[in-house]
Amino acid sequence: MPKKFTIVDIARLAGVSRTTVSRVLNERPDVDRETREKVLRVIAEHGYVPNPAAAGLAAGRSRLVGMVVPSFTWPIIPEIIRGIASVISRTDYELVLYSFNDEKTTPDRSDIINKLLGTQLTAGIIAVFPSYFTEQLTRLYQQGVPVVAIDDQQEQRVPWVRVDNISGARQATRHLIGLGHTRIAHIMGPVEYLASHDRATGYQQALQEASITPDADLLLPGDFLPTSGRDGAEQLFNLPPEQRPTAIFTATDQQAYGVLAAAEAHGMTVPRDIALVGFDDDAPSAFVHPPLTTVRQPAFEMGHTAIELLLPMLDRDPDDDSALIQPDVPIPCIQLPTSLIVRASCGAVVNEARSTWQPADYPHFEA
Amino acid sequence: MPKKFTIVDIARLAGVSRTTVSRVLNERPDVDRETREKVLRVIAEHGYVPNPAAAGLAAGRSRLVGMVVPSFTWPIIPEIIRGIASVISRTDYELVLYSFNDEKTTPDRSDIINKLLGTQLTAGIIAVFPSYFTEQLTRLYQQGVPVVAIDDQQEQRVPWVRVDNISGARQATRHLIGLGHTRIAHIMGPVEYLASHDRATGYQQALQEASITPDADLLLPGDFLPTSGRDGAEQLFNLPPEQRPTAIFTATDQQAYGVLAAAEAHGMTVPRDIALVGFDDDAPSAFVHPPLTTVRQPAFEMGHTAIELLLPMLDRDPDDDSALIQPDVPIPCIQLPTSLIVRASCGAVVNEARSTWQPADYPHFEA
DNA sequence: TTGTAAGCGTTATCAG
DNA sequence: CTGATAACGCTTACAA
Repeated sequence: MPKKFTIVDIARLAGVSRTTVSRVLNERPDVDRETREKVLRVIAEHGYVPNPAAAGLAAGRSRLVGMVVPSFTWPIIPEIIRGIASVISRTDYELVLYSFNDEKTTPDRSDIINKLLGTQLTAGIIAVFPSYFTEQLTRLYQQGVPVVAIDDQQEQRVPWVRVDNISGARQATRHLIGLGHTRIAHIMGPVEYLASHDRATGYQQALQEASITPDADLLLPGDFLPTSGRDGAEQLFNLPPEQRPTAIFTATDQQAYGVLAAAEAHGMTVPRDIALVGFDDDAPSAFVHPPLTTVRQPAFEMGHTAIELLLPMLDRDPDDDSALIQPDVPIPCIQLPTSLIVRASCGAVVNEARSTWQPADYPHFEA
Repeated sequence: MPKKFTIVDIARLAGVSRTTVSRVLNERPDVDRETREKVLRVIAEHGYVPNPAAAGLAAGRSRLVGMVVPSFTWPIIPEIIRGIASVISRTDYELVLYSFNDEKTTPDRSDIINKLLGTQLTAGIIAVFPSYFTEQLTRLYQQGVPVVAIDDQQEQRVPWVRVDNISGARQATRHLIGLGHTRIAHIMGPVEYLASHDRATGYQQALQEASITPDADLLLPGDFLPTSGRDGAEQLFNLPPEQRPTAIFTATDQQAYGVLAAAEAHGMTVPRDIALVGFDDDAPSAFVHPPLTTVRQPAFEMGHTAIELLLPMLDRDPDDDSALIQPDVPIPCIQLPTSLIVRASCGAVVNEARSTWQPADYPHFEA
C-alpha cells in the first residue's frame, strides 16, 4: 500500500512551499505561470489528490451536499436524484444521501436533521417532502445554513421547488368532470405530506366549481403506493351501486396501478366501467393497460432546479456576514408547472394514446 | 449564528480534558462511570456533535461509503440503494453517491474512480455494474481499499454480490420452450455490461439444450430501456411471417414494456400472438397488461448484502497490516438466486396471475 | 510572487 | 482512569 502523498510532498518535489501548492490547488491568481505549471506537473505526475477532510477542516467548509429523502419506494425520488446528480457531477460537490427509512420503526425522525445540523459534514441540504422537518429547516435556514426544500412546503420561509399540486389535481378532476363524471372518487396520499392534502384540495375545488356535492365515501386515505390504490378501489367497488363512483383520481400513478389491478379482479374494464386518472406520470404509466391519463410532475427538473438554487448559497464567501436572509431579497421559491397527459384510462378519445409519452420527457432514453 | 461547540468547550464545561471527552465519544471502556455520565450530560445539554472531518483527519479514517452507480433510469438501482440505506442508516456511516451520468457526453469515466481513489473521502466503495472499472477496482482492492461490486463481475478478484444471470435467463427461455415455442427472440442489454452477455448466454444455452438452432435475426441489441424493447419488437414484427418469433425474452422488464407497446401498436395481443418474458421483476410488471412473466432479481437484497460485506472491511483495525487479501481466506463472492415469476404474458395458464406479486417481496409496501 | 507559522477539531501516544 | 502534547493535511493571515 503506497504511502499517501500530502501537500508537503508535492511542495518538496516541486521545490516550493506548501502554501504555493495550496494556491495552485485553489486556483488563486497570485501564482507565477511557471511556478503553477511546475506544481501542476508534479501533481499530475504523482496522481496527488488533496484530502478533502483536511481542506474542509482548515477552511471551515465542506464539499458535501446532504440530501434527505423519505421512502425510496416512490418513483419520483430517483428522478429527483437524477436531476440533482446531473448538475452536481459538474461541480466539486458530492451528494450524501440521508434516507430516513420510512418504516414505522424509525424512532426519531428529527435525529436525522440533527445529524446533518450539528455535524458540519454537509455544506448544504436538499430535503425532499420535508413536512416533518419544516420547523427545523426553517430554523436552520435562518441560522445561515443553505437549505432547499423540494415539494411539500407552503410558506416561503425556506427556498423551495415544487409543483402546484392543487392546480394539477384540479385540472385532473376538471378533466373527468368535463368527460361527464359526477361521482368522482379520490384516493389520497399519506396524511403527513402536504402534497397529499394539496391534491385532495385541488380535487375538492374542482368539484365545488362544478357544484358537485362532495361525498365523504368517495374520499379515501392512502399512502402513495399501489396497494393503497388497490384497497381503496376494492372499497369503492363494494359500495352500493348508486353510491359507486364512475371515476377515480388517485394521488399517484402507483396507486392508479393498484386500482387497475382491483378493476381487473372485479371484472371491470377501464375506462368503460370506471375512469381513472393518476398523478406523477411515472415511466410505466404509458405502458399499463389502458395507458394512464395522469398529471405530469417534472421530477428530474425539480431536482435540477433545487441544486441550482442551492449552489450559489454554498459558494458565497463564508466571511460574508450578510445573512442568507435579507429583508429586501425574497427567498427563492420556484413553482414548476404540471401538465395533464391525456391517455386512455380516463375515457377521453385519443388518437394515439401512447404518442404523448415521448422520449424527450425522459432525457436518458434514446430517441 | 451561534458559535459552534467544540470538544474543548465540552471538556471545559465538564471539567475534564479533551482527551476524556474524546474517550467518551468513542465509547472507550477506560472512563469512570461518573465521569462518562457527566460528560454525556454536558454533551446532551449543549447539543454538541463532533466534527467528522476533524475526527477523520486525526484518526486517518472516514465515515463515508462511496457508491458508484451508472444510469438512474434503471429501476433496479433505487432498489439497490434502498437495500444499502436500510443497513447503513443503523451505522455511523453515510452514503455518498457517485453517479456517472450515463450520457454519452461524459468524458472520462475513469475519472470517477480516481476521484474516489485518490481522495480519501470514502472509507470504502460499492460499485454497481462496474464492468468499466473492473481493472481499477481490482487494483484498489489489492491495495487494501474496501470494495464490493454489485453484479457484472465474473472473476473473484474483488468481493461481489450478484445474481446468476445466466441461469435466470436460461430458466426464462426454458419456460418459453416448455410452452411450445421454438422461435424465441432475445432483446439484449447494453454490450458494455456483463449482465447483458450473461442473459444472452443463458438464452442461447436453453436453445441449445432443446436443440433449437439459434437464428441471428432473433438476437437484437438493446440498452435495458423501454424504447429499445419497442424498437426491437418493431423490427421483429416486420420480419417475414415465417421468420417471425412467437416469443420474446427481453433483458429487462423495461424493455418488455416497450415490446408491449409495440405489440399493441401492431394490433397484436400478448400472449396470444406473441409470448413475452422479462427480467428483473420491477414493481409495475404485475400491473402491466397482461401481467408480465419475468425473472425476479432481488435488488433490495443485493444492496443489503453488499453493504453487509463491506462493513466488516471498514471496521477492521487500520493498524492491522494483514491485507484484505489473504491467501487462505477466499474473497467473499455471493450469488443470490433469481426466481421465475410466472404471470400471464408468457401464455402459461395461471389461476390468479397477480397473486405472485406479494407485498412481502417489497418490504416497504403495506400488507 | 512566495514563504512562515498559526490554527481547524479531533485522535493517539505516553506519562502520571 | 486521566491529562498533556504531538500529530492529521490543509488553508490563510501576515511577512518578506
